[in-house]
Amino acid sequence: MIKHHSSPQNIKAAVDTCILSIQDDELHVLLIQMKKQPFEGQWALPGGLLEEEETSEQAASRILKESTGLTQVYLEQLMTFDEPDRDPAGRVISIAHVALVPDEHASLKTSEKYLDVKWWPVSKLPPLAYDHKTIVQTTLERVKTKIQYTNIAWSLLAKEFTLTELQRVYEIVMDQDLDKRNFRKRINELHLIQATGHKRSGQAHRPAALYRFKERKLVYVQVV
Amino acid sequence: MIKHHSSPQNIKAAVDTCILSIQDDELHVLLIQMKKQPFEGQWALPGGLLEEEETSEQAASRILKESTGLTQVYLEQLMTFDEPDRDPAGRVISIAHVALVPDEHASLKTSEKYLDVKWWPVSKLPPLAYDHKTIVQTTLERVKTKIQYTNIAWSLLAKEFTLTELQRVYEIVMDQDLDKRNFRKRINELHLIQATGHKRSGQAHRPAALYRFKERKLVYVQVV
DNA sequence: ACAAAAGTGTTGTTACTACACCCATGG
DNA sequence: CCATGGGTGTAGTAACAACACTTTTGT
Repeated sequence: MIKHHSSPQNIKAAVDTCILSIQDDELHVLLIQMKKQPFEGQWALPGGLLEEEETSEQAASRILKESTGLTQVYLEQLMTFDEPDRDPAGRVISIAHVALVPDEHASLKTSEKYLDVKWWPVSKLPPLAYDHKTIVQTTLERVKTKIQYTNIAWSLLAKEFTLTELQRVYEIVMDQDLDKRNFRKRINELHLIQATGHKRSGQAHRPAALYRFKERKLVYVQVV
Repeated sequence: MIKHHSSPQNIKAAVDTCILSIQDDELHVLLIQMKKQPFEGQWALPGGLLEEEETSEQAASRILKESTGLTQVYLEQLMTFDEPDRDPAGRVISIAHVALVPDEHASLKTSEKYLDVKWWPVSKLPPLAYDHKTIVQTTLERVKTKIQYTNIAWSLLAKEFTLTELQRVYEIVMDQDLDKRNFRKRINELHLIQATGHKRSGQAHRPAALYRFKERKLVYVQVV
């Protein structure tokens, strides 16, 4: 029920996007370094005000494209952060989103909107503006639980990957080692992936078979 | 990152609250019948615009108090619904919340804001205004999964309850029958509840022992 | 005495965990 | 031929599912 008679509401709606990727065997978050006063030099999640005719998901998608150039990635709404004093410049609520992107596409788009755009390992984040530290923490919890009962691991991998790479995605996100044989047995039972017939050679050891996900969209399955 | 230079944003932020309760052995949602044109007579979730100095959770709590008189209940943010055309009167995003209330407190507060306020069984809902049907569905999914890995069942029960009543909460929310002995064994192992020493007598059968939850706040445990 | 729900254990089956060696390649 | 990660099976254990009768009360 909406009150249409109330005095004009002075609240703005923004979207912040927490973009995660695995690089160098570690989870990384994409952060931008702010240009605008009084936040100049501070690191923050990429975001922006919601525009009149877009959904928050479209806004998150737009922000993702602006900062990474990526378009087809996993994206979901996280939650809305709405503490009245979260932005010192006025009342702004943030409809936070999570994006998961594969390493191969993790190149960054330079932009004149920001001083810098950079991947940061989640274990060594700089101080963040606003309540963005909370948003990152909430994102990590969400992804950690969701990787256990869905196939979202596809979103962090290239189209073709080895079983060891897949296992590392789980281990890195869950921050927990897994048994190689048990993991492979489980993955095999679930029929989520299929062998491509290709092999990854060129390294000084036996080449690994390459696999792909049958579906690169959200499927609910108990993996771990 | 917020753009502070943009032209004034014409988006309003509202909060809708999906209040659930178990009555007559079935899940019910609290709906209000709208007074205002052009929605007169339509049923909807109770809600209202977010006020300047309150969080969305405080707004949900306020709405809950207005429609039921309840103050101390389980409340959590569901998600934000932000389709541009979800409200024909203008751009209004809804930060939807879920509230779970026990049957004993499910009496309703009359209000001059609405034509009527009523509990509806989730299996027989009337047509709902806006996107409120989606909000109710999303709520039901959330509660159904969350009751399986937390102790939120406490929020749907009176302070004292029998084991059969507790089991029925799980069965009704999950829409699935459970085995009595296995359920009791599991509940017993988890140490979530304790016997009060009281008994529920007055019925034409053996009186059931009454229990209470040790903690009436969110605890993560795999129950089912 | 009868109806109605409360209360209570065991057993077979399935799923999970722990664990070690050979293989294929590049250098 | 050596170093490196790839690839594979089994056995013991723990968790889960299925199942039926006795007890206590009110009428």
